[in-house]
Amino acid sequence: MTNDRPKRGRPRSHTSREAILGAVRHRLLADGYLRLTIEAVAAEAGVSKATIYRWWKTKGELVLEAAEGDISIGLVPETNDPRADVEAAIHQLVDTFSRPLASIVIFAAIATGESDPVMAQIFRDRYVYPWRVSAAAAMVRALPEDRSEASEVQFLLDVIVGTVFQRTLVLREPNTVGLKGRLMSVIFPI
Amino acid sequence: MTNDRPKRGRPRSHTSREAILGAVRHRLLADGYLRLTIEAVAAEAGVSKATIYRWWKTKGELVLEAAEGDISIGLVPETNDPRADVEAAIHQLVDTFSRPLASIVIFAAIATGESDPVMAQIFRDRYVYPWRVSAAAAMVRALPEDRSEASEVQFLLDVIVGTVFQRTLVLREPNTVGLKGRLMSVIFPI
DNA sequence: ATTATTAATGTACGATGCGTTTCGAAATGT
DNA sequence: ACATTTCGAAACGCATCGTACATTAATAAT
Repeated sequence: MTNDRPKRGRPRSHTSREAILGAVRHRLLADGYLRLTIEAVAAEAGVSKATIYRWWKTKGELVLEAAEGDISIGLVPETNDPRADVEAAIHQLVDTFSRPLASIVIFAAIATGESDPVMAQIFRDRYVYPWRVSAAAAMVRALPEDRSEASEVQFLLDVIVGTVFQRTLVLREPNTVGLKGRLMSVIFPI
Repeated sequence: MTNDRPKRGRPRSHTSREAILGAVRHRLLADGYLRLTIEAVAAEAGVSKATIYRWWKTKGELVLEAAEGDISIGLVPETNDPRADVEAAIHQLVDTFSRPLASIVIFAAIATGESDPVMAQIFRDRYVYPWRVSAAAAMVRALPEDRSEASEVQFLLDVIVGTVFQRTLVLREPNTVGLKGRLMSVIFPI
C-alpha cells in the first residue's frame, strides 16, 4: 500500500502484487535477505522490474510488506493476572522470533539499520513499539511498587528482548522450552 | 597474518599493510561496514586492489584484522571474589561493545553471518568463545551449587550478552552506568 | 653479476545488480 | 473516442565485484 487508487486508468494488478510478495517470501527463505535481489524477485514473479520499483521504494519496504503477517507481534493482554501477562509477552516474542520468515526479516531490519535506516525505523515504529508499550504496562502491573520505576521497567524489557534475540536469532537455538521459565524467574526472583 | 614469510623474493611491504588496515579503520568509522568497498580502501591506502586480494580473501577477514585491537575482549580474571569476577566480565563486555570501531565490527560480524558465515565463525572462535569459557567458569564459582548447572550458566551468559548487545549495539544507548549494576542484581538477586 | 623468486602496481576485463528511462500495449473511467 | 494509468520488455549508465595480465621492484641463491 503506497498510493490511493486513482479513479481512472488501468487498475493495479492484484495478481502481480501477490506474485511479487510471494516471490519475495520464497527468495527470503531460500537465499536470505542480503542475497535477495530485485531482479530475481521480478524474474520469479514473472513481472517487470519497473513494476516493483513503481510500488516499493526500497528493498526493505518490500520485504517488510511481504512478511507482514509473520512479523506482527500483537499486543500484550491485560488480564487480572499481571504475571501471566508478562509471561504472555515473553511467549509472543519467542513465538514470533522462531518463525523462519520472521527471523530472517527481523534480523535484517536490525542488521541493516546502518545502510537502510528507513527499514529499521518502520520496523520499530510499526511492530516493536506497540508491543513494547503494552509489555511495559504489563510489567508495571506485575512488579512491586518499589521496582516499577520507568528505567527499571525498560531495563527488564531489554533483558527479555536481548536474551530472546540472542538465543533465537544470534545463536539460532531452536530449543526454547527452558527459556521462558528461566526468564520469568530472573525477572521475578522468589 | 595470513602466511609464513618466504625466504626468497621481495618481502611483503609493511608500509602497505599498515596503510590498508588504517584505511579500513577510517572507512569503517566514516561509512560503516556495509558501505565499505575494497576499491575505496585501495584508493585511500594508495595501494592496488590486487594487493589487498593477495593477502585477504574476504572483506570480513580484512575488517576483523583491521579491528583486532579494538574487538579483543580479554579473559575474565580469577580472584577469590567470584562475584567481582562476574562483574568484571560484564564490564569487559560493556567496555568493548562501547568502542566505536568495535561496535561497528561486532555488529557486522553477527549481522552478516547469513552472507559471510566465515566472518561470524572467526569472530566467535577467536573473540567470543575464550571470553565465554572464562566467564562461565567465573559464573560457576559465583553461583550457589543448586544454581550452577551448565544450562543455567549458559542461560545467564545469554542474558548478559543479549542485554548488553541490545542496549549498546541495537538501541545505541551510550549511558551504561545503571546497566552493569542492574545486570548484577538480576543475576544475583538478594 | 646473474638468475630465481616473490611482491606490488597499473590496467583492463566480464559479471552482476542497481535504479531509471523509454516505448508500446493493455485496461479502465468519462 | 479519449484520457489516464498500469504493465512488460528492453536498454541505459553506474558502481563494485573478483580476476587476470604484463611490468617493475626487491630480495636470496648461485
